[in-house]
Amino acid sequence: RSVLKTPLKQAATSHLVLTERHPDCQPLTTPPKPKEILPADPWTPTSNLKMLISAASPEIRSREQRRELSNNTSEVLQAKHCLQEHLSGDEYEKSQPSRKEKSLGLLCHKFLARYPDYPSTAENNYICLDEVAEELSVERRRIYDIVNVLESLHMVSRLAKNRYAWHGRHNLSKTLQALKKVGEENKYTQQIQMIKKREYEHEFDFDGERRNEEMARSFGSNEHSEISFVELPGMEFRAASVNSRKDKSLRVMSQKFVMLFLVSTPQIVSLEVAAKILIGEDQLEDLDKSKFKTKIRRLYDIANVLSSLELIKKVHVTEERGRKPAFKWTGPNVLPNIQDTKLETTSTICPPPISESITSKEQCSKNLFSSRGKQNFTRHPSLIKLVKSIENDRRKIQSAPTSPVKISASTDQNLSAFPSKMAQVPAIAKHQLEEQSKKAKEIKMELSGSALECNLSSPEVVPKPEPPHTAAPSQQAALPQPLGVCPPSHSSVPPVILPHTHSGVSYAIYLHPSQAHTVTTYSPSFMLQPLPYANVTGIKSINSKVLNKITTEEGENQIATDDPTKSLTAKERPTIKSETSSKRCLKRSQALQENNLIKRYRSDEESLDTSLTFFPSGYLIPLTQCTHGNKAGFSDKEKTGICSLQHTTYSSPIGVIPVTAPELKAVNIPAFHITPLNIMLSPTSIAAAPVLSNSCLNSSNTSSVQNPSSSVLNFTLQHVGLIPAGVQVPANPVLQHVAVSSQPEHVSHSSENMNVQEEKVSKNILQL
DNA sequence: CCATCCCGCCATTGG
DNA sequence: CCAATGGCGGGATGG
Repeated sequence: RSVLKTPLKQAATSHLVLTERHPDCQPLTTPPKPKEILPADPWTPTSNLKMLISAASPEIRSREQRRELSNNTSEVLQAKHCLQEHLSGDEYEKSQPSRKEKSLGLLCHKFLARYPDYPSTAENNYICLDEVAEELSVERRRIYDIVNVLESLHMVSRLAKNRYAWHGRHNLSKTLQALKKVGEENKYTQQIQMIKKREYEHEFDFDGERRNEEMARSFGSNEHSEISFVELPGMEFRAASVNSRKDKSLRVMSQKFVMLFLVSTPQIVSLEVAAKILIGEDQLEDLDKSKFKTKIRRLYDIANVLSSLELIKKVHVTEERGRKPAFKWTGPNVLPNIQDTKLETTSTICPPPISESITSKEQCSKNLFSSRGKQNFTRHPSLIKLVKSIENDRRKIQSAPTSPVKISASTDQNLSAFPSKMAQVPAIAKHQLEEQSKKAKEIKMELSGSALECNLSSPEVVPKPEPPHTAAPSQQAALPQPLGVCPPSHSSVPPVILPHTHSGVSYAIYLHPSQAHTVTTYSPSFMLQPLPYANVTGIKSINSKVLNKITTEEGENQIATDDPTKSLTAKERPTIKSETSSKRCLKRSQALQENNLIKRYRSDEESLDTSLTFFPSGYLIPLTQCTHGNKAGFSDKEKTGICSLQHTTYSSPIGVIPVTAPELKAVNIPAFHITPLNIMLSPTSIAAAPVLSNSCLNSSNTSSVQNPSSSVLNFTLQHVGLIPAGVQVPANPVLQHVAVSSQPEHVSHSSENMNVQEEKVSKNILQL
């Protein structure tokens, strides 16, 4: 049967391709066509689709265009070549499909091309796997791969047997927020750190093995509760039937993978690290060759899909040891979900937001205090997790660790979910931006170079050669710097992260019992953790830049030097020069008023004092929480958390407590966050809020998505004059501008407050 | 040689 | 019980 199938398939495929290709190829072969713009632009994988689907909405079309321009060209190029040859040869049996043409990435593009990024609720948005498989002429198995990762992002949800519902990117920002949160709670940052550290330790060889094991045992392995599947409030589990299979690896793996990006500062994750972490958070360090290999294979699958979604892109991390494949997050940066007013209508029990600022603030403080005083564990997710794990532990004690137990406990928190509307905008805009970036590469390069010099370190990615000793001192030194240096921009994200607990995103985590045993290790682990990390951090910051550089395949550059410290630069760098400039213009004009705010904000961030003043020790986390895995938060810690992922030790009233970044964020941020918010938000935001909500009656999601874009447009228009012409405008200038203005980075720079305001303003405008 | 990752066997699921 | 799902890893492929 396979025989039959194959031929058919090929025929179909080649068919399409050929038709398409002819035209494109010509240009390629012939210099004339390819303008400077897209030197390589060959036919894109999507091109076929485009044509076929051309009927689709403009949105889709534009997206396609963008895509075409920007990326994935490289992959396809090859394919093209093959085809070309064949063509010339004859119509014989044109090319054998060539592996590339069958790649999951391409397939995924095709798949995605069939549905709009932001489907309207009215549409049919149903996906029939059979049909899709057939239409795309692929085996079903492949479709599952795609759908699974899409499902992990809640871009689709299973309805029934052959049925899936398409949600597009509506839930994306919420999902990412939730994932980020979970990732933080799981101390992924630390785990990454650990692995890296271990890695370099190996270099010394000595008996790294032994030591590693110890380490692992002491804290690394402590990994506790395994994450199972993160769900969003709105869409828990559709078909009851579907539910059971909730925790399957690809889905979960995909989520975890994404979490790694969201949690790490450079937002670059190497395959190796990802695999290690994803593998066994339990039994690590048993270099199970085959297992590792398999994991990597899966990761490639996932990465392909994520790449198609333009959430990540492949890069290489170069260390002294050589280059390693890695992926860089190119998706929307997850903003800290701020309490947004209009919440999603989504199910959860979210208290109606009265005045956002006030409400959120109160909640935050309430949580903190209450938990402290009362042991209101329930509130804090991590606590819940702990409890769960313990329970599981008991249950499981006897069961063999390996045996997968089906019993999963789920934790559910009811929190309000917010759609950060703005968040979505950036996402949208981002893609657009990406395109531009290519052109600007060169420029970029220059920038990056300079930027590099400015910032020194790129801590994150690679561990430095230096032994721990150095680390200690360096770390301390490092700390201060990051704080000062680290600008709000990039790092702002973290802060934003804010109060998980009350944060809008609600999610449910299903724990895997098998991992329960880990609990035991828990306490010890946290005690130990701080020290090692600190070392790492310090070292890194110093040498990191030298040590690693990241390169894009195209050789774009080393865009990402990872360093938390110079978040600002880092941010800017990636963006294209033109973008930047335009962006700035926009900012200025748009945000004149905001400027003050921004400044303040920044100053706050930079100068601890401010923040400190606001919330001194008051925000310490209660012991209970500490138990969970971390310690108290402090005034400074915010910064720390923001600037450096690593952990540091802080002194608290209680004594010296080791803090992990994630924790800090959770704790501190709220406070931090809150203060500014109140001040800034109240006026405008509140007033505006009602209006907005009304407009969005139908579906918050939909509205949120669309509104922003349109608002952005308006904005753009207004500022068109301001925007520098440097940027090339392919098809529609407007869009581009929009992209620029709405850029995530931009958003991130500004304080949340600002964002909110902006949004509102824009919305108002839109509303007429 | 090695990084990727296609392919499809075959165990699970769920209906 | 059978079809739908989806682990998993051999081995092909392109650089």
